[in-house]
Amino acid sequence: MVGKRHHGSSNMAVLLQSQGMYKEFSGPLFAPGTPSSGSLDLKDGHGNSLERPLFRPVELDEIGDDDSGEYPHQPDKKRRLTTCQVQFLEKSFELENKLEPERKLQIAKVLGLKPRQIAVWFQNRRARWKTKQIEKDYESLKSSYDALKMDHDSLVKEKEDLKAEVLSLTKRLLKEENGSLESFEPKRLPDNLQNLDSTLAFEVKKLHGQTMLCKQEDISSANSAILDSESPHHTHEGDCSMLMELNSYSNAFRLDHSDHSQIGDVDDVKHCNFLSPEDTSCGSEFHVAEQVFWLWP
DNA sequence: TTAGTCAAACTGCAAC
DNA sequence: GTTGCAGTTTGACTAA
Repeated sequence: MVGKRHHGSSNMAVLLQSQGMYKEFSGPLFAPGTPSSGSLDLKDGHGNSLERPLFRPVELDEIGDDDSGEYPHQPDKKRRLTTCQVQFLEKSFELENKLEPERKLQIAKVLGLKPRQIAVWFQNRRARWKTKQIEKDYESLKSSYDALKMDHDSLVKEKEDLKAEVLSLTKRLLKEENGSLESFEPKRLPDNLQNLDSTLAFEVKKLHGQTMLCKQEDISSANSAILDSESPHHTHEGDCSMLMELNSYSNAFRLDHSDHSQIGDVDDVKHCNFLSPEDTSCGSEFHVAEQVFWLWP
């Protein structure tokens, strides 16, 4: 595989064999430190001699910087490697994508190319491989991104739905605010909240008695803050802040077990005890907050 | 014919 | 000096 380093020299005979191009050659073709003598007799699987343009053996002293190899009369012409040459180079690249000097000379000799050409081919091949890798990585990252985006979009939609529900319930709360506390009765209590105990109802009543002191415009302004779950309203702003704590179910959930000092006096904190995560009567923090809205007259 | 693509080859730079 | 790499040029090839 590309990227793994081997000593290509020792693998070269194997490579030749695997391509059916190494039948009758014997001897340590590419043993390290033992340059081949040049007496190659490469034959294909049918016993045909692999002379150029595929594998014309080139003597080492024949390999020079001049460009007069196969096309002596076209020194400036750029010529493509033959299919077999490319195949050989590809196999060699798979075994080892870097090129030691000795291996370069030996490949050049086998393929009848100049060492410089082999070096250039490997260089370009590494560049192509890198480009392919980048494309692969991109595709992989893109699919991860798409999956995450789908997740995110679904969560955003869920958040919007919950916001809308909170807004709707808040509006109903404001609408019904004119009713007296004495006539307080749980209205349209969902089936799953029927078992809400009387203590919770009492606490809500009591808290409601405090929040009734708030003017309607204060509550309205608070509603915008409610919709922004990121907005912390833990400062001492009177009882309205407590209402906001209740309305913002995520914040309400934190009240019981995090920083009580942000809320106010101990009694206020106590009022929120029923919002603690230990209260499993409704299953989730949102449902606990929901109870408050349903119970509110 | 031409524009686009691919691959061979070159150039300049940095690291060793 | 050699090698690898990024960027570029150049030539072969192909489809419209």
